[in-house]
Amino acid sequence: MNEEQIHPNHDDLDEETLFVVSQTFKALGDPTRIRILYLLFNNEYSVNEIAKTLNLQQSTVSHQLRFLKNLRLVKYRREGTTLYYSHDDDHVMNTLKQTIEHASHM
Amino acid sequence: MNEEQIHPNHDDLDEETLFVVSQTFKALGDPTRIRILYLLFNNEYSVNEIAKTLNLQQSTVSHQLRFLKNLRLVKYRREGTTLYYSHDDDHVMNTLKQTIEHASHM
DNA sequence: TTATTATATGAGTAAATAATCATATAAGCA
DNA sequence: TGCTTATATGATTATTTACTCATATAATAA
Repeated sequence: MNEEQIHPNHDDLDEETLFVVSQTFKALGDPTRIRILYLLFNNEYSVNEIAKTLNLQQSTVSHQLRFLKNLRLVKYRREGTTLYYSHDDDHVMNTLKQTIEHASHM
Repeated sequence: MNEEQIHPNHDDLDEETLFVVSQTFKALGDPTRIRILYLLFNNEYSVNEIAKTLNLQQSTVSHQLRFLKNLRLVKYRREGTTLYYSHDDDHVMNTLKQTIEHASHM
Protein backbone atom coordinates (compact mmCIF):
# COMPACT_ATOMS: atom_id res chain seq x y z
CA MET A 1 0.00 0.00 0.00
CA ASN A 2 1.54 3.29 -1.05
CA GLU A 3 1.29 6.89 0.19
CA GLU A 4 -1.36 7.72 -2.36
CA GLN A 5 -3.70 5.07 -1.05
CA ILE A 6 -3.19 5.91 2.59
CA HIS A 7 -3.41 9.66 2.13
CA PRO A 8 -5.27 10.29 -1.09
CA ASN A 9 -4.52 13.75 -2.42
CA HIS A 10 -7.85 15.38 -3.05
CA ASP A 11 -6.30 18.23 -5.01
CA ASP A 12 -5.14 15.99 -7.84
CA LEU A 13 -6.08 12.78 -9.63
CA ASP A 14 -3.98 9.65 -9.84
CA GLU A 15 -2.28 9.04 -13.15
CA GLU A 16 -4.33 6.05 -14.23
CA THR A 17 -7.68 7.71 -13.66
CA LEU A 18 -6.40 10.79 -15.43
CA PHE A 19 -5.38 8.68 -18.41
CA VAL A 20 -8.64 6.77 -18.68
CA VAL A 21 -10.77 9.87 -18.28
CA SER A 22 -8.82 11.93 -20.79
CA GLN A 23 -8.81 9.08 -23.32
CA THR A 24 -12.55 8.69 -22.96
CA PHE A 25 -13.22 12.35 -23.54
CA LYS A 26 -10.71 12.45 -26.38
CA ALA A 27 -12.78 9.78 -28.10
CA LEU A 28 -15.82 12.04 -27.83
CA GLY A 29 -13.90 15.13 -28.85
CA ASP A 30 -13.90 14.44 -32.58
CA PRO A 31 -16.90 15.25 -34.83
CA THR A 32 -16.47 12.12 -36.96
CA ARG A 33 -16.43 9.80 -33.96
CA ILE A 34 -19.40 11.60 -32.44
CA ARG A 35 -21.36 11.08 -35.66
CA ILE A 36 -20.45 7.40 -35.75
CA LEU A 37 -21.44 6.84 -32.12
CA TYR A 38 -24.61 8.85 -32.62
CA LEU A 39 -25.53 6.58 -35.51
CA LEU A 40 -24.92 3.54 -33.33
CA PHE A 41 -27.27 4.76 -30.60
CA ASN A 42 -30.14 2.53 -31.67
CA ASN A 43 -28.86 0.18 -34.33
CA GLU A 44 -25.88 -1.80 -35.48
CA TYR A 45 -24.37 -0.88 -38.84
CA SER A 46 -21.76 -2.30 -41.16
CA VAL A 47 -18.67 -0.25 -41.98
CA ASN A 48 -19.98 0.53 -45.45
CA GLU A 49 -23.39 1.52 -44.15
CA ILE A 50 -21.76 3.96 -41.75
CA ALA A 51 -19.57 5.36 -44.52
CA LYS A 52 -22.50 5.86 -46.88
CA THR A 53 -24.84 7.30 -44.28
CA LEU A 54 -22.32 9.78 -42.97
CA ASN A 55 -20.70 10.47 -46.32
CA LEU A 56 -17.27 9.33 -45.20
CA GLN A 57 -14.62 7.17 -46.83
CA GLN A 58 -14.57 3.51 -45.90
CA SER A 59 -11.00 3.91 -44.75
CA THR A 60 -11.83 6.83 -42.49
CA VAL A 61 -14.64 4.90 -40.86
CA SER A 62 -12.50 1.82 -40.40
CA HIS A 63 -9.72 3.80 -38.76
CA GLN A 64 -12.11 5.52 -36.38
CA LEU A 65 -13.86 2.26 -35.53
CA ARG A 66 -10.51 0.77 -34.61
CA PHE A 67 -9.91 3.75 -32.33
CA LEU A 68 -13.30 3.27 -30.67
CA LYS A 69 -12.80 -0.49 -30.50
CA ASN A 70 -9.49 -0.07 -28.68
CA LEU A 71 -11.30 1.91 -26.01
CA ARG A 72 -14.07 -0.73 -25.96
CA LEU A 73 -16.66 1.86 -26.91
CA VAL A 74 -17.84 -0.31 -29.82
CA LYS A 75 -17.92 -4.01 -30.62
CA TYR A 76 -18.77 -5.98 -33.76
CA ARG A 77 -20.23 -9.26 -34.94
CA ARG A 78 -19.37 -10.89 -38.24
CA GLU A 79 -21.84 -12.05 -40.86
CA GLY A 80 -19.93 -13.43 -43.83
CA THR A 81 -17.58 -10.70 -44.96
CA THR A 82 -19.63 -8.00 -43.30
CA LEU A 83 -18.89 -6.65 -39.83
CA TYR A 84 -21.77 -5.12 -37.92
CA TYR A 85 -20.65 -2.59 -35.35
CA SER A 86 -22.61 -1.56 -32.29
CA HIS A 87 -21.92 0.46 -29.16
CA ASP A 88 -20.39 -1.27 -26.16
CA ASP A 89 -20.20 1.26 -23.31
CA ASP A 90 -23.45 2.42 -21.79
CA HIS A 91 -21.83 5.01 -19.56
CA VAL A 92 -20.10 6.75 -22.44
CA MET A 93 -23.21 6.56 -24.63
CA ASN A 94 -25.23 8.13 -21.84
CA THR A 95 -22.68 10.88 -21.38
CA LEU A 96 -22.78 11.57 -25.11
CA LYS A 97 -26.56 11.58 -25.21
CA GLN A 98 -26.86 13.97 -22.28
CA THR A 99 -24.34 16.39 -23.71
CA ILE A 100 -26.00 16.33 -27.13
CA GLU A 101 -29.36 17.07 -25.51
CA HIS A 102 -27.80 19.82 -23.43
CA ALA A 103 -26.19 21.37 -26.50
CA SER A 104 -29.30 21.01 -28.67
CA HIS A 105 -31.57 23.35 -26.75
CA MET A 106 -29.24 26.25 -26.27
CA MET B 1 -36.69 27.14 -43.74
CA ASN B 2 -34.43 24.51 -45.25
CA GLU B 3 -34.70 20.78 -45.86
CA GLU B 4 -32.97 19.95 -42.64
CA GLN B 5 -35.53 21.75 -40.53
CA ILE B 6 -38.50 20.31 -42.36
CA HIS B 7 -37.18 16.75 -42.39
CA PRO B 8 -34.64 16.45 -39.59
CA ASN B 9 -32.25 13.63 -40.34
CA HIS B 10 -32.18 11.44 -37.28
CA ASP B 11 -29.14 9.59 -38.50
CA ASP B 12 -26.92 12.63 -38.22
CA LEU B 13 -26.45 15.71 -36.05
CA ASP B 14 -26.69 19.29 -37.22
CA GLU B 15 -23.41 21.09 -37.61
CA GLU B 16 -23.79 23.49 -34.72
CA THR B 17 -24.63 20.81 -32.18
CA LEU B 18 -21.76 18.74 -33.49
CA PHE B 19 -19.40 21.66 -33.03
CA VAL B 20 -20.52 22.51 -29.50
CA VAL B 21 -20.46 18.88 -28.36
CA SER B 22 -17.04 18.13 -29.83
CA GLN B 23 -15.58 21.35 -28.41
CA THR B 24 -16.92 20.50 -24.98
CA PHE B 25 -15.43 17.03 -25.01
CA LYS B 26 -12.19 18.33 -26.45
CA ALA B 27 -11.91 20.57 -23.41
CA LEU B 28 -12.20 17.50 -21.20
CA GLY B 29 -9.87 15.44 -23.34
CA ASP B 30 -6.63 16.90 -22.03
CA PRO B 31 -5.03 15.78 -18.73
CA THR B 32 -3.91 19.29 -17.76
CA ARG B 33 -7.37 20.77 -18.23
CA ILE B 34 -8.94 17.87 -16.34
CA ARG B 35 -6.60 18.49 -13.43
CA ILE B 36 -7.41 22.18 -13.42
CA LEU B 37 -11.16 21.61 -13.51
CA TYR B 38 -10.86 18.90 -10.87
CA LEU B 39 -9.09 21.38 -8.61
CA LEU B 40 -11.88 23.89 -9.18
CA PHE B 41 -14.59 21.44 -8.14
CA ASN B 42 -14.96 22.90 -4.66
CA ASN B 43 -12.89 26.05 -4.49
CA GLU B 44 -11.72 29.05 -6.43
CA TYR B 45 -7.97 29.40 -6.98
CA SER B 46 -5.63 32.01 -8.37
CA VAL B 47 -3.52 31.23 -11.42
CA ASN B 48 -0.40 30.90 -9.31
CA GLU B 49 -2.12 28.66 -6.78
CA ILE B 50 -3.21 26.35 -9.57
CA ALA B 51 0.29 26.34 -11.04
CA LYS B 52 1.91 25.54 -7.70
CA THR B 53 -0.61 22.92 -6.66
CA LEU B 54 -0.48 21.06 -9.96
CA ASN B 55 3.22 21.67 -10.56
CA LEU B 56 2.66 23.50 -13.83
CA GLN B 57 4.14 26.65 -15.29
CA GLN B 58 2.21 29.86 -14.81
CA SER B 59 2.12 30.29 -18.56
CA THR B 60 0.71 26.83 -19.15
CA VAL B 61 -2.05 27.41 -16.63
CA SER B 62 -2.88 30.80 -18.06
CA HIS B 63 -3.14 29.41 -21.59
CA GLN B 64 -5.40 26.57 -20.51
CA LEU B 65 -7.56 28.89 -18.43
CA ARG B 66 -8.07 31.06 -21.49
CA PHE B 67 -9.13 27.97 -23.40
CA LEU B 68 -11.63 27.03 -20.68
CA LYS B 69 -12.78 30.63 -20.37
CA ASN B 70 -13.56 30.83 -24.09
CA LEU B 71 -15.86 27.84 -23.69
CA ARG B 72 -17.36 29.44 -20.56
CA LEU B 73 -16.31 26.49 -18.44
CA VAL B 74 -14.57 28.81 -15.96
CA LYS B 75 -14.96 32.39 -14.83
CA TYR B 76 -12.84 34.67 -12.62
CA ARG B 77 -13.07 37.53 -10.20
CA ARG B 78 -10.32 40.04 -9.62
CA GLU B 79 -8.83 40.98 -6.26
CA GLY B 80 -6.05 43.48 -6.78
CA THR B 81 -3.62 41.88 -9.20
CA THR B 82 -4.85 38.41 -8.41
CA LEU B 83 -7.47 36.60 -10.49
CA TYR B 84 -9.47 33.91 -8.75
CA TYR B 85 -10.82 31.31 -11.15
CA SER B 86 -13.81 29.08 -10.51
CA HIS B 87 -15.93 26.71 -12.57
CA ASP B 88 -18.86 28.11 -14.53
CA ASP B 89 -20.68 25.17 -16.16
CA ASP B 90 -22.51 22.77 -13.89
CA HIS B 91 -23.40 20.37 -16.67
CA VAL B 92 -19.80 19.91 -17.75
CA MET B 93 -18.58 19.65 -14.16
CA ASN B 94 -21.18 16.95 -13.51
CA THR B 95 -20.16 15.08 -16.63
CA LEU B 96 -16.54 15.23 -15.53
CA LYS B 97 -17.36 14.11 -12.00
CA GLN B 98 -19.41 11.15 -13.19
CA THR B 99 -16.74 9.98 -15.60
CA ILE B 100 -14.02 10.29 -12.97
CA GLU B 101 -16.10 8.25 -10.55
CA HIS B 102 -16.82 5.71 -13.25
CA ALA B 103 -13.13 5.43 -14.11
CA SER B 104 -11.99 5.32 -10.49
CA HIS B 105 -13.61 2.04 -9.53
CA MET B 106 -12.61 -0.05 -12.52
C1' DT C 1 -8.86 -21.89 -58.11
C1' DT C 2 -10.11 -17.18 -59.31
C1' DA C 3 -13.12 -13.32 -58.76
C1' DT C 4 -15.76 -10.43 -55.86
C1' DT C 5 -17.04 -7.94 -51.92
C1' DA C 6 -16.15 -6.06 -47.30
C1' DT C 7 -12.95 -4.47 -44.25
C1' DA C 8 -8.29 -3.45 -42.30
C1' DT C 9 -3.93 -1.41 -42.44
C1' DG C 10 0.47 1.19 -43.41
C1' DA C 11 2.62 5.29 -45.22
C1' DG C 12 2.39 9.95 -46.03
C1' DT C 13 0.68 14.64 -45.14
C1' DA C 14 -1.53 18.71 -43.44
C1' DA C 15 -3.50 20.62 -39.60
C1' DA C 16 -4.26 21.02 -34.75
C1' DT C 17 -2.49 20.96 -30.19
C1' DA C 18 0.08 21.74 -25.81
C1' DA C 19 4.06 23.22 -23.78
C1' DT C 20 7.89 26.57 -23.27
C1' DC C 21 10.34 30.88 -23.38
C1' DA C 22 10.44 35.58 -23.47
C1' DT C 23 7.99 39.56 -23.01
C1' DA C 24 3.92 42.54 -22.38
C1' DT C 25 0.23 44.28 -19.58
C1' DA C 26 -2.11 45.62 -15.46
C1' DA C 27 -2.82 46.66 -10.60
C1' DG C 28 -1.12 48.24 -6.33
C1' DC C 29 2.29 50.39 -3.40
C1' DA C 30 6.44 53.16 -1.95
C1' DT D 1 6.87 58.30 -10.80
C1' DG D 2 9.25 53.74 -10.55
C1' DC D 3 9.09 49.04 -8.53
C1' DT D 4 6.92 44.72 -7.63
C1' DT D 5 3.73 41.07 -8.21
C1' DA D 6 0.27 38.55 -10.86
C1' DT D 7 -1.32 37.32 -15.10
C1' DA D 8 -1.70 37.34 -20.23
C1' DT D 9 0.08 36.78 -24.67
C1' DG D 10 2.82 35.90 -28.99
C1' DA D 11 6.17 33.06 -31.27
C1' DT D 12 8.25 28.78 -31.63
C1' DT D 13 8.55 23.86 -31.49
C1' DA D 14 7.56 19.03 -30.86
C1' DT D 15 3.92 15.97 -30.83
C1' DT D 16 -0.45 14.24 -31.97
C1' DT D 17 -4.21 13.68 -34.87
C1' DA D 18 -7.39 12.76 -38.75
C1' DC D 19 -7.61 12.03 -43.28
C1' DT D 20 -6.35 10.03 -47.93
C1' DC D 21 -4.39 6.79 -51.03
C1' DA D 22 -2.88 2.47 -52.12
C1' DT D 23 -2.74 -2.06 -50.89
C1' DA D 24 -3.41 -6.13 -47.93
C1' DT D 25 -6.41 -9.47 -45.79
C1' DA D 26 -10.46 -12.26 -45.23
C1' DA D 27 -14.69 -14.54 -46.39
C1' DT D 28 -17.63 -16.31 -49.83
C1' DA D 29 -19.25 -17.76 -54.32
C1' DA D 30 -18.68 -19.27 -59.04
